[in-house]
Amino acid sequence: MKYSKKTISESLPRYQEIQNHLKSQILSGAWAPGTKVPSEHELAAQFDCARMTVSKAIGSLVEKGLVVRRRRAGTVVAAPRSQETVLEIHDIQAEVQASGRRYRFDIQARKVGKATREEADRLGAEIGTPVLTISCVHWADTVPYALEERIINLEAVPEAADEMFLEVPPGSWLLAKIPWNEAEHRIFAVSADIATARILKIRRNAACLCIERRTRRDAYNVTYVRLIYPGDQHVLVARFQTHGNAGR
Amino acid sequence: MKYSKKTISESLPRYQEIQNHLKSQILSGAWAPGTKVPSEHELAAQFDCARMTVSKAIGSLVEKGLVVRRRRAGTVVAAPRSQETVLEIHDIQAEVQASGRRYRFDIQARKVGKATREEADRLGAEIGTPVLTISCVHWADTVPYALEERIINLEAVPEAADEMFLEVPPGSWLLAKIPWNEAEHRIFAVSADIATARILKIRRNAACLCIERRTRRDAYNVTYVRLIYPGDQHVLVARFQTHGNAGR
DNA sequence: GAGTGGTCTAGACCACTGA
DNA sequence: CAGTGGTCTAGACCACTCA
Repeated sequence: MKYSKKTISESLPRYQEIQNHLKSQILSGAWAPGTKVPSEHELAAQFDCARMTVSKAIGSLVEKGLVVRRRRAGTVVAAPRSQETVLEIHDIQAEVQASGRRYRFDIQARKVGKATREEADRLGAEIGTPVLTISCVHWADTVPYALEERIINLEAVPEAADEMFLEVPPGSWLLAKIPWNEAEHRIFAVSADIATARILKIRRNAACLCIERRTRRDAYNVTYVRLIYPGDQHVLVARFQTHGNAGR
Repeated sequence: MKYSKKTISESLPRYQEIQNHLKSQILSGAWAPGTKVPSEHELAAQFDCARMTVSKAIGSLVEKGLVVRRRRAGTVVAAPRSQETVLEIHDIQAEVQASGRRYRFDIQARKVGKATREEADRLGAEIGTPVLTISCVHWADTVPYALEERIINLEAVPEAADEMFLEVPPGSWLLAKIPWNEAEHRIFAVSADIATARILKIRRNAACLCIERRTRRDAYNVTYVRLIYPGDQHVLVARFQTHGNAGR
């Protein structure tokens, strides 16, 4: 049979139909974890299509962690495992503007120097590495939105030494400047110390959400940043669909 | 040319070679965001393979968010955008035991009733829905690790009404009982109120990390849980590789 | 209208592995 | 060693969209 798309009322691609069929069996619980999925040949016959179309459908399910493929053993339904969620950490400017408020930022301090022990530790570099340290407040209308403390590795981004960040905040500047390929976030709660409380205009010891991010490029640490959001007003949202992940 | 795998010293699939080539151009910055990627036909000619092989390579890059495909316009390098990270929310028991401490839990309160306005709101159900509310403390050795406040929708899980959670903590029990397929997390900082402080044995107003999770099954809200971790001792870690995401 | 990606076919050979 | 998935081909038709 030559390829001819079903033009009659059908719009979903063939491989998605197959995928949906398998998905519904799995998510409904009809196929418990460990159940063997029909072989690709069987499915191809069943859906009257080429095996490659089936393969594409299953390949996508593998990425979603719904099934596991093994040669000879066939494809089996995966066991739901750790609860993995996708967390989007947005650009602060976009975040503020998305909430309908005016964005402004404010460089409090900016210093080129050699990394102290603590700075080197945070950045993940040698003591004495040339660094640019920046302290910056992000505003939403007239309310402090977040306090940013950043360390930039000047060995990785030498041009940062001459950048004054008058127009573009350091985060956005860096993002546009150097493509990074790995980031690690640490999220926790802290009580505001006196200095932080003053800058963010909050009570001393008020609970703050703190996000630390270390950004790497090919195992080369580019920048460390610590964002402190005042009070309980900042909420990170993470969503997760389908179900747990088995392959990793 | 018939298909014949290069058996000589080659091991990488063809489509991955192509993918790696494109990836390196993008991640190195040689192809800036917005740069047009050669058309699939061109790449097929260049790599001497079928267009579908190229298509598979590019399809994978789309999922990684490195490129965007548009008909007629062609494929272009995506702009790194929101920083999406994968956050693993572990089972508390596993978390405690992984840190080498002994795990124990402790049901403080357990009540079957009809959802109050606030409970209905949190769970995302109608007022008056039959619910089981549970308050539970998780311990690591002799230190309070987290306070769990949970609301279970008894319409979704009627058998929970008879469960006393003597052996298995509510979270694990539910996970094993009902397959869920959607979860939403909210993460923020709170100051401990008096009751919380007493239970967790911390200072009043101490900063706590709060994780709220609403779990759904087919748009049916199954359970709401609020986990409060004392002080700044609990850290969520999220990692992210390759780079930002544009398509979504 | 022409060029792009989106999808599909009906085969094929290969590598791996469980029976 | 036989069956499974992994990969690939050399076409094809379609839908979309930009020039």
